Amino acid sequence: MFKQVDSTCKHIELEHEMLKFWTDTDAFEKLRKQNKGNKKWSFLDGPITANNPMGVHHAWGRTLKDCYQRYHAMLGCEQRYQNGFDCQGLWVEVEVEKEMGFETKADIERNGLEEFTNRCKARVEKYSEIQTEQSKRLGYWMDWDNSYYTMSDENNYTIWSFLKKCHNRGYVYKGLDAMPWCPRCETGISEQEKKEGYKTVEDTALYVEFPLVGRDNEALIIWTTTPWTLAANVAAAVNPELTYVKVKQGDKFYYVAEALVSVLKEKGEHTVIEKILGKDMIGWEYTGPFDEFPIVKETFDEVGYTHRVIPWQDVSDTSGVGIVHIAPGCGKEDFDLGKELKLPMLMPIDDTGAYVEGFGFLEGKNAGEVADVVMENLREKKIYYKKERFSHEYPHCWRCKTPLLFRSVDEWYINMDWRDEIKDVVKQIKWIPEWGHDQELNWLENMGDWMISKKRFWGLALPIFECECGWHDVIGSKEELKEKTIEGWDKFEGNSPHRPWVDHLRIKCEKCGKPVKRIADVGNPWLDAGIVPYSTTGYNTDRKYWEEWMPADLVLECFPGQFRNWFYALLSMSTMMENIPPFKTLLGHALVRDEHGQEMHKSTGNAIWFDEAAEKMGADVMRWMYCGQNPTNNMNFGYTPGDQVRRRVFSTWWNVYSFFVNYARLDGFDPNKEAVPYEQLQDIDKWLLSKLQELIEVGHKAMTDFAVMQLVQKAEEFIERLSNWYVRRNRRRFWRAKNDSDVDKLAAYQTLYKVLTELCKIVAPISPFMTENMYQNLVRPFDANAPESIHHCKYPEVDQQLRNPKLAADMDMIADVVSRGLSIRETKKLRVRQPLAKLVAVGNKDDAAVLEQFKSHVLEELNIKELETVPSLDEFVTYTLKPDRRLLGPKLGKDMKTVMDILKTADAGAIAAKVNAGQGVTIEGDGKSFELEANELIVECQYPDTLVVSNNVQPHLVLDVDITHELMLEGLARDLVRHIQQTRKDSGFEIQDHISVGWDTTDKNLKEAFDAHKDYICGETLCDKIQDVISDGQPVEITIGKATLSLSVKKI
RNA sequence: GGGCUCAUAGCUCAGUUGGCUAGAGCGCGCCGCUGAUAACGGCGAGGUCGAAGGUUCGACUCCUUCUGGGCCCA
Repeated sequence: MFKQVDSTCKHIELEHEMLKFWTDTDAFEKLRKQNKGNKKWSFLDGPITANNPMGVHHAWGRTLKDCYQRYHAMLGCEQRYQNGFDCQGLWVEVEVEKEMGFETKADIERNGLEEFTNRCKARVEKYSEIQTEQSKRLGYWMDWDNSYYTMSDENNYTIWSFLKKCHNRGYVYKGLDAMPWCPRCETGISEQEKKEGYKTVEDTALYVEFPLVGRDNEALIIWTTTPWTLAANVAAAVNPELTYVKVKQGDKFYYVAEALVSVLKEKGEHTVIEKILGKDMIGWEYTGPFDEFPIVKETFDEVGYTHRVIPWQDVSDTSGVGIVHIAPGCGKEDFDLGKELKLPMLMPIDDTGAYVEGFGFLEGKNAGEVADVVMENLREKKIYYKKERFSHEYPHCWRCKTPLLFRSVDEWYINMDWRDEIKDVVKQIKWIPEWGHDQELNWLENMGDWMISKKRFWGLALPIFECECGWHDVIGSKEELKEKTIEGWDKFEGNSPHRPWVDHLRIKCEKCGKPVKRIADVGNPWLDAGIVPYSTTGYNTDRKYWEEWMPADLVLECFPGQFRNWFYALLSMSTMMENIPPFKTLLGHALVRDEHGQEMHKSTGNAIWFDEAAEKMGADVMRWMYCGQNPTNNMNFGYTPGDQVRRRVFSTWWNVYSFFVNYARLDGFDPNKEAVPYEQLQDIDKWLLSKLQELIEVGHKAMTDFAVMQLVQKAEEFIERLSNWYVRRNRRRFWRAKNDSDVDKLAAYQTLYKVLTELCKIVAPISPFMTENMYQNLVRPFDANAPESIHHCKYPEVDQQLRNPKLAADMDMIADVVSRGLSIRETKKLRVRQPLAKLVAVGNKDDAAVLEQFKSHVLEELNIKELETVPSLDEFVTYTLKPDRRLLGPKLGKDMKTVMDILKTADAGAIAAKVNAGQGVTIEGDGKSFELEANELIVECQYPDTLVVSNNVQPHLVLDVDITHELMLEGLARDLVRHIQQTRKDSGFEIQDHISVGWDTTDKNLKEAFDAHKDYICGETLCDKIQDVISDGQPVEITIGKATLSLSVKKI
């Protein structure tokens, strides 16, 4: 016996019940056991950063991941179900710093790295647990006790083997990088962080003379807003295309951009002597502002360089003087330009922003505080020109607000000269959407060498040991490390390969023999995530297992950013390791926005928290939305669209389900009863079963193509048709009095039962909760052999026997006829309760047959007494003719226009008659003759307004709108039934309650209607006694048309 | 500057080999149906399919250029 079902679904309650059910029955474990040893399907999970609770944007990807895994489980595939957590990196450090109240890197070191590292680990543990619980709430079935953590020893050591392979090919090297630096926090700032800290500040800008060598009394003028960088000047840049001028002022000659010559004004009169293009100045040598510093001479002499004018396209004449002071050690652009032109580099400051040895009187002074002494010094040297106050946007430390300095620091890189190997691997992968392929190739084409070091604490310990003498080695495994260690193993043993423990180790320099320590840097966190196809599948410990599961069949992640992050790391690491793709298919999805398309932000108040969403709209609804979204486009997520999905999809579906269950209970329907033979089903049953097969086919195709969105769309249509056509049209079959020999009723039950159970299986991967709930009520009590959970079931297969495309097309036509019939009634303002005498359809023999076949549906839906099909209604209509361009275009080519002209003036009636009879026609004009087939012409009809409305679609409809007295009375009777039913409902009576009715009216027609249709009214409303007096109770006042009526309804 | 991507109704979006009058949901207005449905159905207003060229008998669709937005790189 089915359990009774509420008419509305309590989603949230239901979901918690199902979660408990799955836990209580070990549903996931049983699924794994059931599929063990079968064909494998390998999904590789991208690690989620375990640093905060999961957001609704994570839930999108996780839903899709779960959905495709569930589908493949229903195909019987064995899977790994391993979730991943990303653990190491600056974001965790920043949060832990906040927790501990630290402000600088130095605070961390003072307090001790060991505690810091342990706290980072603890934070990861905490949030990975929270995210696990959240994911379970989403319905995500994973092997949660076996998640991988990128901080694990195996993950870190497997990265070491990757770095070793790079080292063996000579790709690991130390280089310089220019980066924004906070001298107070003593740390580099990422570009992302830099963007957060821009402030408008006022600074001193200096104009400085650079005397030209070999040109007496001639000097360039340069302009700088960072006087501290002058000590590191290497070159002066001009734009080769710009015009510069040589200007006489006093007894000196200056060079500035023509457009900016006015900067000289305040220092007195000046005369332009000549004009010169920037490109003609290139190569001029000049005396630097601090050539007396030992480091300058030393650095330049080493490479045989002197200060000179260089070309740079980016120099503009909109500010400054059009000549730019270049210090490659002190600026990003300068650094890049220096690298391009192979300029030497002066690196003036240390971690704290103080000048290093070799910078003369500046040595030990802080870069942020030297503007005045620099100015004074330049003045003494007579190369100071002038200063001005200058307001500009300047980056500051996002944490402590200190102005940032730019400096060049040592970093470690992987030379990426082997990018072509990676590109070959990229080409072997299927990218969804396809442009991902081009995007990744473009990145690989343009990327620079991979900077793998980060001057922080919590992360991969880069296994690079560098000796003072210049020698370095890269360690590839724990074993190699142990073998090469000469000191400190006792302090390291038993710990994870993290700082501080790994910093105690020393190996022997193979060149000079000294003990060598590891570099202090930790690794780029994308190394951590990129290695997982190898580390999580035992590449170094169980090669056979690795071979079984890699490459993965699917990787599914959020697209933006990953082309240069995770995908890049995965691809390059796998190429280096084995020269194979790490996965076969990549599915990318976009970003989650709020329901209006705005980015979600805590500060704007439009952010939606996962936990709240799950408990408010329910995981099934969220999942349905995620699955229905085109993954290429950003998704507009919110409670309004969520409620729409709930109403349109789940509410409709649930109501069909509750309708079925509640009537099946009353009728004692037994699903195990022998099936009614197919031939004895009604056509509408066969139609629905055929529709079901189409849906199953779409299900397989959508899931196989990783395009679940297509299934969602079709399932929504299916549910709509199921409810608003099949159930609506068939409910009287279910209402009929119980009768065991009523085969037609049984057929209806069996059809609806089959459709409901199969539908559950088809969309179980999308909405696992509700489908499980229905399955437990529909299937389990009647089939002892049925799998315990719907998620243990096989995905339905198409039954070709049940497919019937003709029936589908016919039914579509019937639905369309009904729809257009309603449309006619609407334009004539004829309510549907008012019966009408006749509908005439104009159609061919096939149409007539179909209309006859489904006559009852048309009559009932349109409340029409008679349906007639005629071949033609020529006398009522005029015809116009149109060519079917799709067919005639290729046949006629340029003659198309001629034919169209001929058709405009041809005898449309005559041609239409032939065409409607399926005959071809010959038309002539413009001296040519054309043979046209019947199907190549489209006949359109214009109907007189008084009779008919129809959208020029076959079959045309003509509605007889004449209402006789009898029809009018019948219409009133239906109105009366309607009002009595409403009164019953308002009074809270049960469906099966019998009633007595009393009425009172002065309207003649209503009285007559009561008399003429007494039996009908009583039958429809379960009324046993009807009389024209208000007996008892409060009567209800009702208006029908212009008449009024008092009505009393009483339960018997 | 280079790569990718987007531009369709007031809003959010479909529109897959080029083909009849470009659709849906929401919102708005009107009307109707309903004893499974807290639903639903119908009608209406609202579109130079970002712009301009080209290919073609025919372009929302393909090509070129341009404009504007987004992401990435430089």
